[in-house]
Amino acid sequence: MSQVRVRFAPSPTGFLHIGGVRTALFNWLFARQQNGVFVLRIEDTDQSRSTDESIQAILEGLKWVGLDWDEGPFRQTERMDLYRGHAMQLLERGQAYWCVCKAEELEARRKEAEVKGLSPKYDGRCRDRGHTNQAGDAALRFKALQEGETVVDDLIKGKIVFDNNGQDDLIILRSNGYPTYNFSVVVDDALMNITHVVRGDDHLTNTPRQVPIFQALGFPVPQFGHLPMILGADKARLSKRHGATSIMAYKEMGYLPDAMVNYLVRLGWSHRDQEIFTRQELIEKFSWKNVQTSAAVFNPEKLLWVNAEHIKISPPAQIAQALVPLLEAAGLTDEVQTVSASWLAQLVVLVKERAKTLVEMVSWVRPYFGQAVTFDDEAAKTCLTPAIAPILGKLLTRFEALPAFSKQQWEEAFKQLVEEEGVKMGQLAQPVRVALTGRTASPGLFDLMEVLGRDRTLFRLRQGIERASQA
RNA sequence: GGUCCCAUCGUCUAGCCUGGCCUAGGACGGAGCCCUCUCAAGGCUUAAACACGGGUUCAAAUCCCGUUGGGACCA
Repeated sequence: MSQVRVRFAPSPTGFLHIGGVRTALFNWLFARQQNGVFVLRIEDTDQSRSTDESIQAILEGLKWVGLDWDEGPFRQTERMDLYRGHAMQLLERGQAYWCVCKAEELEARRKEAEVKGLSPKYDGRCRDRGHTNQAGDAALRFKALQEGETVVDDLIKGKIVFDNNGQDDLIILRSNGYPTYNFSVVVDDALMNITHVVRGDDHLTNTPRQVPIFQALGFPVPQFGHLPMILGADKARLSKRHGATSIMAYKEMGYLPDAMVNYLVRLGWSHRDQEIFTRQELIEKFSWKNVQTSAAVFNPEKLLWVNAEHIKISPPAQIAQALVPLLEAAGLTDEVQTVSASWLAQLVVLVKERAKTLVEMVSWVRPYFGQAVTFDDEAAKTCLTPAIAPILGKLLTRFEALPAFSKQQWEEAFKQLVEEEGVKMGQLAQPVRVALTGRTASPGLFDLMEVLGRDRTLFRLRQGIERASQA
């Protein structure tokens, strides 16, 4: 068995979108599982639409989701000679011919055929005329097979039979000397020794056009696999209209690469009832057999849930690391520098059950930086009342009497006071929570005291008492 | 128009190949309850689907044919 070689071949005509990432992902998973090679090829022959910024965006996106490639990126515009050379080979062997039909003529004949109820394909007028390209404005057409069948045994869809009779004599070199999509793809896939061509469903009908070209060129035909499309909530193909479709937009929104990968693979692939997978698990468990044949609707809510699950299972230190740039962007640059990595990881543990994204996590984590607390006015108003100030004072005294912070001891002291005062737990807990975090919602009181440390806990308690007395 | 693909809860899906274990399972989201110092998380319960019609068979979500509906490509 020869080594598996797969590729991802995007056109650089915009950012890297969700659908592209998923196509890349299936290829990458298969390559990693089979110890194969993942090739990145940029299909930039359409120069009017291709941009360097797009190429950068694609590379950036792939890097962010962690889909590393082994070869490339190759650019088709740097391989023009190869396409032309192979086109000439076909011409020499009589498997291609120059066509001098003009665009307007073709259009007219196509319309005529349509009116007569015939198929609008090229009528083969130049097929056996032996034209040359003297004027330099002829297009080169491939002599398509006219009888028999082209059978594609798709990795995902199974056996598909196409009647060669319906195939057109495709242009492989335009009159401007540029190769067409179907031709450059074949030459590249062949020359790069791609063993498995896995791409979107939209290329399924390109396959019977490409297979005869492989054969005419004398190359082995690779295996094909066609992935179902991703649709928006309206069941239309995913596009800009559906909001965030650039993969980098998800980075901005605080999604984890592992969560994106998990969600995107599960959208069209399954392993019984399992929902959450680590990257390594996906590599091990992936198989074409379990890839879905029908299109799937992209569901942001489930993605959010998957992200939350990954925040829970990822190593806290790793989350902390990913969080740092976001904290800096939120204006906490100085504060972040003064804390240790292990404290940051401890902080992540404190809030990771609550944050579904890193962006949410930033807001959860904010109150734990700095000495003083910033009160939410509404929270302070309802919880830090003059009536509670004396009890908070007693609590402060008892805490101060304890030399070092100990979760059990402080909790004991707290509960004892609650009992003595004859109040409910919540009646004291909420004011303390607001004093310590400035908000009414937070992790467990004693857990957050631990992260805050003795000094800051006492400091903020005093601050809270002050605020309560003034109210 | 031609060719091809697809069809299970609102959504992602299991089951389909190798018919019976399916009074169709799981997950997201929804509803309700529990837990609880708040918010989450978690636990439990619940509503919700085999597109339709024919066949084959003792038996069909599962096999076959057709219909309908979606989609892709070609232009």
